[in-house]
Amino acid sequence: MARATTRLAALPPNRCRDCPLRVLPNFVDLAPEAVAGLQDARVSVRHLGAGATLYAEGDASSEVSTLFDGWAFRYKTTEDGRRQILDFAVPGSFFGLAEDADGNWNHAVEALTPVSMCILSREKVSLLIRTDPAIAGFMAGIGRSEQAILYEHLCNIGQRSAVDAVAHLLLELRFRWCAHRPDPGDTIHLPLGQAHIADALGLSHVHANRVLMQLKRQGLISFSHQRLSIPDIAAASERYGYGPQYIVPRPLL
Amino acid sequence: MARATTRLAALPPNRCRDCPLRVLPNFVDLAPEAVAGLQDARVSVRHLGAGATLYAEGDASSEVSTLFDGWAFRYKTTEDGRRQILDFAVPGSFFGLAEDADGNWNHAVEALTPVSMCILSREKVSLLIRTDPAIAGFMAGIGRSEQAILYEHLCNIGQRSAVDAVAHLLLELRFRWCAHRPDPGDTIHLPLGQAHIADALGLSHVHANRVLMQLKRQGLISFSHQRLSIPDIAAASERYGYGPQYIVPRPLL
DNA sequence: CGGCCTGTTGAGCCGATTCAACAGCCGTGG
DNA sequence: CCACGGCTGTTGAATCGGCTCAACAGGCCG
Repeated sequence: MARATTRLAALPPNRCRDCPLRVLPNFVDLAPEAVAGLQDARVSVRHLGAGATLYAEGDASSEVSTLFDGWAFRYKTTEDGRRQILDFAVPGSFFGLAEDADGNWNHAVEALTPVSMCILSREKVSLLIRTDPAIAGFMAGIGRSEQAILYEHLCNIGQRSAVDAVAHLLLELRFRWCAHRPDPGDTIHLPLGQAHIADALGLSHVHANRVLMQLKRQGLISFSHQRLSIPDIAAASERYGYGPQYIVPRPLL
Repeated sequence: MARATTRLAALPPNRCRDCPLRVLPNFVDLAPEAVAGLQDARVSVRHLGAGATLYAEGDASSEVSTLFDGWAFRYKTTEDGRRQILDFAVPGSFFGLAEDADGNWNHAVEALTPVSMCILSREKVSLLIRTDPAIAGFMAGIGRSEQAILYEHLCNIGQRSAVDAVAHLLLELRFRWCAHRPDPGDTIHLPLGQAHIADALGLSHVHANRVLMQLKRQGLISFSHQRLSIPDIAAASERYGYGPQYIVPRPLL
């Protein structure tokens, strides 16, 4: 299923302490000693093409990892084969707090672009959690920041109209993506298809298309050919009732 | 809004190490030294009636707490005044990993029955997280177990039909409630109204009613007058595609 | 007794779905 | 080189699940 890598994802440095993500403002940073512990737990770097499965539902859970570059998404498949996208992952996202009762992955992760990941030994990270309060506290903080986003997704799917929900999702993704780079202006590259938006919000892909057309007609948000354009973010947030307060600075493992 | 307390919730013991929850099988337990640290962070016990607001959205976040007895639920209110129930809380549930960008509560919590809570100093717990890996690891574990439940709720709302979603929710609540007591037989007391089910699943309360009637007619699950009856859990799980693997033993703070 | 809250039922409507056809793009293979 | 199939996106038509509005029943409390 993994297509050939057309564009290479950036490679992380060999030493965690040189990680360029670590200095970005939306990440809470880790004490140098804790970074050294992490470095020790680090196993390898992995590079996968767009469409690749990073983790499958039910996989044995022998490693954890951090997304260094690229986009991915988490999803679950229901009994009848439908797909619910749970969240989108951006650089800095952590994969590993997701074991079910049998110790396996409770959801799957798939790459949207070529990605590079820093792989860590689950065993060593578990040990760090038990011995290094900085690391353990980070895990808690990661859980907390992801939870806030999940809460918002629940509101999106449960309570909002399809138009508002799509607008919220696109605004959220813009905020989260731009949190770790200088303001890129009106338009960003957002490597999703309409089917991803549909599956994230519980809509049919046909209806997701109609909603996107409607948003474009309303003039505040347009998304096509993987280009998300929001010329006036304040106006769009106002119009669709969006507020980004729930996005908190995340610990970067 | 808080009605008078008609039935008293049970009171926790003065010493955390004597906590009767701590010995129940679905809780991961804490080392005695860590329990001693918790004891030190403990401020008081609070007792509230059914309908009381434990925490309001936007409240300053100066304490954290554990639900010792009773039922409660977490919710968010959307811009247009609708309510999304995020999760239900049972004894052992933790309140406190929910700060928004301003450090305030990002959701509200309301009691369904009389409740008693063990209140802890946020400051002291934060310190414990930074110094005691056992406590910090517990926080991470709490986040992880709650996240698994949220994932399932997303699937419920996003992908499943109303009938399946209600069935899943009721089965989940039965599993979670019965995880910490001896098997109570076919019928349990579930202190929800139909409006709670509706708001948890993004349904109108009229439709929630019709779905409950339909479930009763199908003969496997019935819920009325706060009595949930599932005579044959295996058959109901099979019929509605439910599996409880995502419910993992939770750390009890 | 009357008010209020929860639950129940009917009627009509609307948002979203399904099914279907088609257009454009891209990569593959003849 | 063009022909083809596959994938994503677009649009129309018909259908349906769930919503809104509305009326009413029962229980509980003042």
